[in-house]
Amino acid sequence: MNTPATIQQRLSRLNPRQQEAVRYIDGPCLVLAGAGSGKTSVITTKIAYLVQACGMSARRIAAVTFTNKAAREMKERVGSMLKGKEGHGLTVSTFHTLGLNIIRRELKALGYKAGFSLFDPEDAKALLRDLMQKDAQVDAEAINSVQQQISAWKNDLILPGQAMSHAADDDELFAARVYEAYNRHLKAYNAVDFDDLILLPVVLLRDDPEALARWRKRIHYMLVDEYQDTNVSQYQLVQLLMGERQTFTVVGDDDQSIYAWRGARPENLVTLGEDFPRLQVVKLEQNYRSTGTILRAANTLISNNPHVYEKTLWSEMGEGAPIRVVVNRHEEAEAERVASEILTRRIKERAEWRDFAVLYRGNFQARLLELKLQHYQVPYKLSGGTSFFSRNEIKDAMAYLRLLINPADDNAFLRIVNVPRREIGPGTLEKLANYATERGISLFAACHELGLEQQLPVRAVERLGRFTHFIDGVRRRMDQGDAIAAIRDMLREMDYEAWLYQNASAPTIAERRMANVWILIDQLEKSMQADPEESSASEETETDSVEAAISRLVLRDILEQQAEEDDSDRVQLLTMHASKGLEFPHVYLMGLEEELLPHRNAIEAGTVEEERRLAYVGITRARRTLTLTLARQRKAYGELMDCAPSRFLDELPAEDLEWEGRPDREDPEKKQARGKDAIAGLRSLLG
DNA sequence: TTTAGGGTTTTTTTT
DNA sequence: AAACCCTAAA
Repeated sequence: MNTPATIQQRLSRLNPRQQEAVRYIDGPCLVLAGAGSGKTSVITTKIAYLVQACGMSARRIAAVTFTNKAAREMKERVGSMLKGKEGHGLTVSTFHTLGLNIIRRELKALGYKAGFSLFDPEDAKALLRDLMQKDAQVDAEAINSVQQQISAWKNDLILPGQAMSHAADDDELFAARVYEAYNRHLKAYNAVDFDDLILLPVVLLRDDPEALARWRKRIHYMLVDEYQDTNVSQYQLVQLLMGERQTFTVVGDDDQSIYAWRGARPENLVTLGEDFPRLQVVKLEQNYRSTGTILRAANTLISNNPHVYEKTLWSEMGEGAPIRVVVNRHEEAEAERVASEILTRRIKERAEWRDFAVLYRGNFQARLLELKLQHYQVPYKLSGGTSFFSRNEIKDAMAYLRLLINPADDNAFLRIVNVPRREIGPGTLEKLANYATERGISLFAACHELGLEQQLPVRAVERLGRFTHFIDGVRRRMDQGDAIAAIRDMLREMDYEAWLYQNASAPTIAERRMANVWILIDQLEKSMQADPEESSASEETETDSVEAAISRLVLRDILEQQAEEDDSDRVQLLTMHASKGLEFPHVYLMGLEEELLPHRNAIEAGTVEEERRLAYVGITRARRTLTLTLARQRKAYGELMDCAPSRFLDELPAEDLEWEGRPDREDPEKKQARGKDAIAGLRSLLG
């Protein structure tokens, strides 16, 4: 079977709008894709089309998604369409990973040295704390707000100079000064932060014509998923890379824009038409996912928001069951209800665990539910929460790795210099830091300096010396032999395991943590062996594969959540944010209450529209049935609060809702009495 | 330098 | 209610 035939077959399975979106390749293309309208099919088919029907090399194509999970899935789907070498060199990644790769290849042009580090938000905060301490008042709140401000600036492509000249008030000016110092220090540490992964490539491509030419030569066609979530910097990156060619496809849905709070600019959808007059706009309005009832609810809800591009989703999936609204006495009853119902419905509907998903606004809402699911022995998968890379043991291990490949990584140094205990406390470190700053060298280097003995007691110098000697020894062994073995030996020698046992509340927890560390090292080993095509594309001779592997692993693991190859059959627990792009036969939406689903802060900030879109995203995840739950009372900050039903419930078509325990109108006295009963009931329940 | 205890704050969402 | 931070004592 020759390839054009296959791609023709694939095309013929798409509807006319989808085909149009795939076939239009000569200029900029915007696909307005409603929820469940098969946008992923369009993107993946288009990639296959570009390669198989248009003869474009996969190397020249970059597809960008929003989450690593989406990137993985897309890669998989494209992989099954392309045969053999066809897909070789194709880039499917998040914006951040794409940026990381650009930085890695352009280190010299950017003025960075090999083995640079990526600061996660925690590292960045530590640095900010340091910088701000020099000036006056520093509480955690001030640091947070400056960190947010800097991140917002970076997302908006505003550099320190501009931030300073445009500062509206003293606070902003202060933040701008910190921003400038922060960037300077990052550079000195040979480090970049999350937002730099986009910002640095943009600045580079904007200011360096040669680098720009290199990348325009490399990437000829771009596809961007979830375009409504792009921020200013990300949009710039796309614009710069595509240049005059204007060959790109972006797919988005303004109704699913739920990340404005972190700099996303849904209006990029509109701007696009102004920036690219040739823009071809294709609307996808047929939904292949949900029942008519569910879709009608979603449409009705979202019609309360203003729209630039009007669209109405329709479906041929049949009416389906009504939407149930279950009112519970309190949050515990709500969790209990959801857990027990999934237990019985699995049998009744002959469904599998994985067919059920429970969505909620905040991660904390999963706590109670977890308890109940455990009680009924329902297997579940909690996503979000603490990811693999943010676990302390992994961060410790990674800090050791970072320090091994980059002794100037002060953050890594600070993290593990006293882990496990080496009797090196804040006092010693402060003096060491002073000395290092004075001399303009790294903390690690400072430990080797003789002048240190004037600043510190002999005992402290000895302890530091013991530590650096230990690290130097490991490095020597890595250089001259089996690097992985040297790392494993290091972990055993310092008895990291004992430290874990000492710190864990239960032995099983320590065991698990140690296992995580070994998994990390295994991944490192694998990464060294595999050494995929990525490096072959770069000209640099990566002779030192250990260093390369470590930096790959360290960088990647900060970016990527553990690849949970989770095909196991479990109920999915997710925030509504995390649920975007996914679908499930049976969906529960929990906590449909004022102050929770339109979140309190959102109500205050006047961003209820985004909350409505969030609810819209939640609703449109459901294929067959949708259950909304709420509680009349909920504990917040250790206090029992009365909750009102979410305004969004009033915005759904009443005839499609089936209420259970609807709070009907009643006189205030009765209501009060019932309130007291509920409190009494809750007290006895909670002990 | 470590630890225990008291006092405070916390819940939005995440690459 | 639980996590977190800071301070004061060992």
